[in-house]
Amino acid sequence: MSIRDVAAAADVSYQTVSRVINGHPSVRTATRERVLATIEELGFRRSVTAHALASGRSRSVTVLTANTTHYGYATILQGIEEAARGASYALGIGVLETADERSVRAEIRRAADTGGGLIVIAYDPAGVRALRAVPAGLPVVGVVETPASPPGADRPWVWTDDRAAAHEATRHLLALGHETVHYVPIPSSTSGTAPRTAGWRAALRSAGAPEPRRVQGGWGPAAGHAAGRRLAADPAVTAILCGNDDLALGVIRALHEAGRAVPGEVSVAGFDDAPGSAYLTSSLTSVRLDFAGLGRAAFALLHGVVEQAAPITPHPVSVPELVVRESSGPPPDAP
Amino acid sequence: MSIRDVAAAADVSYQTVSRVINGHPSVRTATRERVLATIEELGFRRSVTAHALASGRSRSVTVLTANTTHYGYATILQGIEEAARGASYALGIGVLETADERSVRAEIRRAADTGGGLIVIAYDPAGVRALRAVPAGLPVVGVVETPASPPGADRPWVWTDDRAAAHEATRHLLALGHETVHYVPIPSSTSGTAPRTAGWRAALRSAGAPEPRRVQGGWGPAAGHAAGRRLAADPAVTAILCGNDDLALGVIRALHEAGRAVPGEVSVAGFDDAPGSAYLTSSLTSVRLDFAGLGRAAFALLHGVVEQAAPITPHPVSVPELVVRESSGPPPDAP
DNA sequence: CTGAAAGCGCTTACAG
DNA sequence: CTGAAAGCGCTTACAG
Repeated sequence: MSIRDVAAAADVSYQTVSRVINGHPSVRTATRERVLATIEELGFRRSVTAHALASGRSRSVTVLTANTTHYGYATILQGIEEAARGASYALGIGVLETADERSVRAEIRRAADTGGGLIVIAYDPAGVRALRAVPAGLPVVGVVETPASPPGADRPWVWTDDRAAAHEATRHLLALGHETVHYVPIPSSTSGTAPRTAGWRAALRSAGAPEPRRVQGGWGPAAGHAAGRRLAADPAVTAILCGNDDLALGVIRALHEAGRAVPGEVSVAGFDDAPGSAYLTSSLTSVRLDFAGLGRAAFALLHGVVEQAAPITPHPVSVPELVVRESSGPPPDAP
Repeated sequence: MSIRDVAAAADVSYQTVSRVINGHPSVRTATRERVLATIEELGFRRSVTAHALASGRSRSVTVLTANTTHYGYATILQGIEEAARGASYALGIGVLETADERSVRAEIRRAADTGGGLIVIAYDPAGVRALRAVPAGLPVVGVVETPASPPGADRPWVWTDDRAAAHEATRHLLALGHETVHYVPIPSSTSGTAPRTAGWRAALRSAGAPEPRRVQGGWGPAAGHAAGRRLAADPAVTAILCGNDDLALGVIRALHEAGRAVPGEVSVAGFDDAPGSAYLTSSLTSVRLDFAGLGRAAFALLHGVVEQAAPITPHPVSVPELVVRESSGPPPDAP
């Protein structure tokens, strides 16, 4: 069924039907209502394909991401979907399987083929590379780590201030009396210093705490476990900050296996406040980041870019909040 | 840039370009190569929109699901994405916010508007309702719980045998010497008996174990925690099977708070084998389900339906595997 | 093996 | 306020 069928049934030309479904003002009220009634009656739905081809606009957004299952990524996706659905935008997903330049470009092409806007999650090398490689002219929004310097208005980016969050978590542990805080990082997205690392380091420095040797990190509990084993072997370690809650899970497990009590002997704090973290034994002190809000903000920004409505300002979306639970406490030798 | 530009540059008609990009056989090799070279040189990409409009086919699939972040859902999604990308299909997502009939139908319409196939994850009332409400003629594949009876060939469904999995997990606990096994269910998707519940019950029955009173379940750790508190209060409880690992997390936490040791006093087993489960303290005995494989199978089936190639047979995708870890052991009074 | 015509279902100026 | 024409970039028969 096409607008011609509707036109015939409503006894108008198909252009008038087009005007009605596009909310064009210059249609007599009586005509509009007749057409609307006919559309309802016939169950007509405009072909999004034909609309996209004829108009050159597509009301769709594709998310480019290296991962769809990790808590942060999945929740950003959820926020984007929510906002997209609210705006009647179709949502597509393209996964960046590797950070390889060729395959990243291939994924961008595939995403661009859909004709809609792009949201790139740039938390890892693949995402960072993708965000850089998007050709000019394509509407794109980046979900990024805290930038080192404020990005220009030509960079529609959103982020949560994870540098400040790492700073706060580190300060929390130091304030409990720990001499210093070890850090198990998530993989850095670029060659520079990751914001979480930077925040942790800054907090140590301003407290005059010595900066411990770097630890090898990762994304999941297995990496946390490996890091935890090494840290557990060092009796001087009394406080560990982890780049995410999955790492913290593995670290706590390793400490437990080594017979070191949490938080009695070692305090642990995570990052993200994943849904399970409050139910771990011991429940995990963590920094809550509003990933869903971040996703919604990313879509809102893209929507602004595409419809050229609002002026675009890159901005942090929310202030992360430290949630103190059982896993952090004073060091063993505290008074 | 269109096929006309390519045609002009290659000095052929645009129909010939169309033939070349569609792999039509009747093109002279020399012509084909010239056109291909021109396409490469100009960086031409066929408009998917125009292709879809003209051909009526769209090489895309939309996943309809009530959730995108829970481990099972997210991993199925990941499997579908992988397979779709491999087949050069675009992947869309539509979330069923409520199980309300009106909004479910609205989501189906939105998904159908894209012109591609549908995969519906029917693990919950919203998904089940959506799968039922898809109008005939639309290519659709269902990812379902183990069906009570084998579905007909007109129902392209995939599933893992979670009934057998629940049976096996229950038998494992009984074999350790427990008198019976309590079950904390995930919400059932329909009014009938859920397959996990059925498998658990069948195992109890065939072992002659008494069936305990039903426990209120849910999806997340909070629900597990609530259920766990109630179960912890009953000293007769020595073994608990949970409908997923998140529930188990909450249950273990509640047992811990009540001072009941796992597995010393109470054994706990989960379902899904989520990535963190092996790193919990105690590490969780769980049933591993191949959700990614399920997603890939769902896409393969849809691909078959859309291209009308393979004959469609609904089928279970893989055999779940029980992973025994620390959280399950003999009951306290065992010899 | 290759070209000319019609059409997919819309939108976008252009008339009136 | 409403209609007739051209076009978006392809595909699908139909000729030759």
